[in-house]
Amino acid sequence: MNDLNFRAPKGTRDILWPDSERHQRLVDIFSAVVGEAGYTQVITPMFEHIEVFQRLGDATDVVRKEMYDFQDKGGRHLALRPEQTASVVRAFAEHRPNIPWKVWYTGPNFRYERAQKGRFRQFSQVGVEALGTEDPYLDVEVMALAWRFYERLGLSQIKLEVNSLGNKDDRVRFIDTLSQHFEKYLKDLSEESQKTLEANPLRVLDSNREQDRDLIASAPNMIDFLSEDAKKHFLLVQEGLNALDIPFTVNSKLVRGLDYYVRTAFEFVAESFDAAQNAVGGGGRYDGLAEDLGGPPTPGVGFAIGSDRTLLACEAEGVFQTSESVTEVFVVDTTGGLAAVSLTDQLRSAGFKTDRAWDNRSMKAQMKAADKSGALIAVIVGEEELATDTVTLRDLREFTEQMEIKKETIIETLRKRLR
RNA sequence: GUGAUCGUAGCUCAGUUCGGUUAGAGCACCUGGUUGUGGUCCAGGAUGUCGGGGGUUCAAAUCCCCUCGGUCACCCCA
Repeated sequence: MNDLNFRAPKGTRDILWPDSERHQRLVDIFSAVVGEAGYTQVITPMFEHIEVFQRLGDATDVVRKEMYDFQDKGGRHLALRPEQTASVVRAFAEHRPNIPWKVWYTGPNFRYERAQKGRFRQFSQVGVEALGTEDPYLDVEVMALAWRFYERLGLSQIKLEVNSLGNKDDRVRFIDTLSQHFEKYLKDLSEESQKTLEANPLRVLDSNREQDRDLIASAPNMIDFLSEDAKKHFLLVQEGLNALDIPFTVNSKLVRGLDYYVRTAFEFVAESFDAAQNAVGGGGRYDGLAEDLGGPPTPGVGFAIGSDRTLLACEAEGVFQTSESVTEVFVVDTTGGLAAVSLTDQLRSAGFKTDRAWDNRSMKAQMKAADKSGALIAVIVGEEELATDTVTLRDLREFTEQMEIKKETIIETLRKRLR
């Protein structure tokens, strides 16, 4: 086994082909889906002044205990981003682009946590943020984008849950009543939830513990605390989803881990995926955040989708698994290798995915390498071909006869065979 | 941060209960099966500080302690 210091750090991993290709294609598909809706890409730094993330809320574990923070040589207190919404909204506040500002992003985020299935210390997300309007149909657009994205990957066992957390005032009133409810039965609550209650009562609703189940079921319902305004917003969101035939369930217990959400909150759960971490995406509205980050009061809505988890869900459903061969043509050269040098270059320039064997190995070894490469056709150059200015083509996938052709006709011939 | 479980060749694993000859298998890899031809078959070959450190013992992959890492769950979240 390798020396400890030469292993990927705890909670991180190397992603090799073909997984690396799936990650890349996932981003390609995402960018296509959101591009069709007018979202442009924004690339923000992977680290920020720590204050940017602290605006996400002191009660959230993500900033309280999971952040990778450090001092740089200039004495600045920085942190690797644990998510990208804060960075994107910071960028909005800094540059004041025209609204509505509709953007998408991708890239790694960092959280200091214990790894488990679908959870890593460095994990990758794709997401969108749309700032500048309160229109409930924008909430619908955002949710629909995520939905269509899952569809395009081939996923069918994704469940959308939505809730409204109300306006800020509604939230305060609800949290008040909720706290009273739990405090009344404090001794029945699990020890962990008692602690959560102190820090952030809303989150008690998120507890998975058996012991808390009954108390959570009998807890007051957020829906009953919505102001007229928030109620109307929520209804229009649901109408919009219905109009698009996107199935969803209202889950009044759905609370998001990040404190900035108001009104719409939603989560995508992969039902195919038997792990505790089965939320593959989530988001909501964050109308106060731009102001908190030094911008003008601007409403916003967005989501983040976990790439790693989404790919795990794909695996569980058996979709999005294809990984095409990276080679079409394989050059075998038994004359020393120089012929292969120019031939591969020529074929690559003509647009064929071309590879070759190295180290001047035996014909047999080179043919084995050609087969393993997944190539469809081997182009063979031996002493004979070299002398007559020809090459031999051999089909590696069908048992057809091989043929010897003039070297200058090779591109034309390969086009006919492969295109 | 808490708990459970695991760590032997590149990969999947056997061997660990009751310590004892040069630590094994399959896959993958390399060479060959006559002098230029892959995918099947056959023959041969290379490969391990048995995660790391310490201890017990005549003797440790095997027992004990510490540590690092993986996996899963709690927590939290994507």
